[in-house]
Amino acid sequence: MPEGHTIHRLAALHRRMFGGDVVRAESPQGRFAGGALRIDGRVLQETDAHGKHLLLGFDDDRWLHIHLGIYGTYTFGPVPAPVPTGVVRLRLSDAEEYADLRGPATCELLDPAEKKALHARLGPDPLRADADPELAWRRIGRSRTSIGVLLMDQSVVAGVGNIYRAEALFRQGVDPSLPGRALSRERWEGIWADLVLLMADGVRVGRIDTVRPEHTPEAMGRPPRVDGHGGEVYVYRRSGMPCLVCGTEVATGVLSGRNLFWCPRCQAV
DNA sequence: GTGATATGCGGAT
DNA sequence: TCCGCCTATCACT
Repeated sequence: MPEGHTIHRLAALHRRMFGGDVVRAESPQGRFAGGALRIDGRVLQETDAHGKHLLLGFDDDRWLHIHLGIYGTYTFGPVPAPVPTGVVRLRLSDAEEYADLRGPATCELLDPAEKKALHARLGPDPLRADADPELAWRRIGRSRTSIGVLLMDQSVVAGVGNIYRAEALFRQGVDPSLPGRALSRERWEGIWADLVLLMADGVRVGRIDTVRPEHTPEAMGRPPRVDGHGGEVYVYRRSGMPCLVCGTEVATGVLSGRNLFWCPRCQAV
């Protein structure tokens, strides 16, 4: 489930599994055969994540840059790795474990200058210690574009996907169609702080849970429910269902080609 | 088996 | 604003 928290988990996982180790790299599918050949036998020195971009640094000063897109997935396991099933673009392994990558939108090698350029085109990432939310505010505070679209723009804020967008706006009571420049600075600071909180929690638990304890179905005296995507949320993919807070039907629409979900009553600002 | 859908994004129109 | 990419999953036949 590739929003930013997933990518930061993958970076940490790769560091744990392979950091400091000589890794084997192969591309059973063949589409990354050349790149795999260059990595094969190198030491994984460090890992990095910015937004939805995963970066693995090898000892020849090259960075493996992976973006999962909408389809990309990783699977991990102990060696010996099974004969690859499906279309494994890249398999990394050491003496103990393997990591299989399927269906990424991007899997390429970058030199340091290219990596720097990647960081430069991405906005502050709520999960990075070096993130400066002021950079995002400079864009948002003067923009006529809706906050719902701005939050998904990776050059404004990096790492937020459709779920975190929907949930942070709900929790802050902000109408997704509000133009960025109509948002107060305090509201923006509230959204940013909530993204930091929610996404850090997502890294810890490995899924997106956004419902406050006082709003869980149990606390509200409703039957428990399970969301298909693995976490508990207020509005994401809950169109037509009652808002967990006020009972109003959750609304849905398409904004910049992406499904959007919100509560018309709770998100009135 | 088939088809719809997806947490993304770049490029064409 | 639409299209296409790339793959897995799930609801439905």
